[in-house]
Amino acid sequence: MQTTSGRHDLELALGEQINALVSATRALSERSAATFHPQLQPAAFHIARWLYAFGPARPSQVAEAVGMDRSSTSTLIGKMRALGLLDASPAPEDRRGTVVRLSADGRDRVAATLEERGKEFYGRVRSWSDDDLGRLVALLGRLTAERPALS
Amino acid sequence: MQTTSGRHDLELALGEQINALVSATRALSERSAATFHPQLQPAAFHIARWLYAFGPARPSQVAEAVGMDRSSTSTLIGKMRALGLLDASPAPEDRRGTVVRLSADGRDRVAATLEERGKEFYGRVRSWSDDDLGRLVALLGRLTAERPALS
DNA sequence: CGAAGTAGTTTGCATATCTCCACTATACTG
DNA sequence: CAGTATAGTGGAGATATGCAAACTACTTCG
Repeated sequence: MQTTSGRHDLELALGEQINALVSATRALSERSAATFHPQLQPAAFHIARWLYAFGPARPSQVAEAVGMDRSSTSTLIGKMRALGLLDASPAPEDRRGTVVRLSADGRDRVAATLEERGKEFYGRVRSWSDDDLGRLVALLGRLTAERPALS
Repeated sequence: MQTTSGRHDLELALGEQINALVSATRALSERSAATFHPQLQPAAFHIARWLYAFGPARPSQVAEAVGMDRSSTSTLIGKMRALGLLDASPAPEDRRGTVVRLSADGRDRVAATLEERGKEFYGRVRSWSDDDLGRLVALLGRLTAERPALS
């Protein structure tokens, strides 16, 4: 069964499992987004949590990565900077660009939001062994280790 | 009780990995949604793929599960039924309600969209062993086995 | 039986986001 | 240099979605 078609089936199965996970978390994500910061639109949370997961980046990278247009991204980044959630510094190699990163406060807020949301998820793994849970975390870590290679 | 702190760290790590995965897939999801069906809004794809992952359900369950309100859900379900992507049947135990399920065409379209999107993801697991990939699929399956218990 | 509650639909309105476009500042190319 | 391309910002109008309320059909409870 270690054939090419088995491999393809495995990849399809991975796609379906990722789909299930994303579907299952979508409601929570949207609700978290709404409560991330009272003065911000939901999409701001998508930007913040991408920066939390993948680190500092240029606004256009962020826009591409989260699937928003540059205009909205720019506006939201501006608001988050005004609220002290993000810091921006000029890009070292290209003075047209900037690099945005979460501030300490921004990181704390994302972490708090994720943990709050995660509570509704922890019940599912309550019966898991530490080994299985650790394995899943490690494998997901490998899966998301690289920044998305977007089209 | 002292072992719970390691456990809690594991759970936090799981939350962060899920966050990374959801963040990484968000752009792809949004783009897939736009191309799922030319005459449908993006959110229709969220409904369709939830049904694909978790099977037939009542409209209100769907709305709750994907984090949309009942009115938008109802409208989108109506459009998808008109396009033949969904079938609806009266709920067996409560004639106020209905149960919606993907039609064969709807299932095919979701599968095609997922596979198309997945291609951009498969590159990441190309170097993985079948064992590791199978393990991840199995663990994700356990994680998403139950329908979301929403609050 | 009647009253109250629930599932689903529909409508009107508010808001968030997208699309396109223009503009500035900087980078690259010939 | 001059001309073109790119990063980021901002605006105007269009669309998608959320929210609240009304309405029908059905269920449940007293």
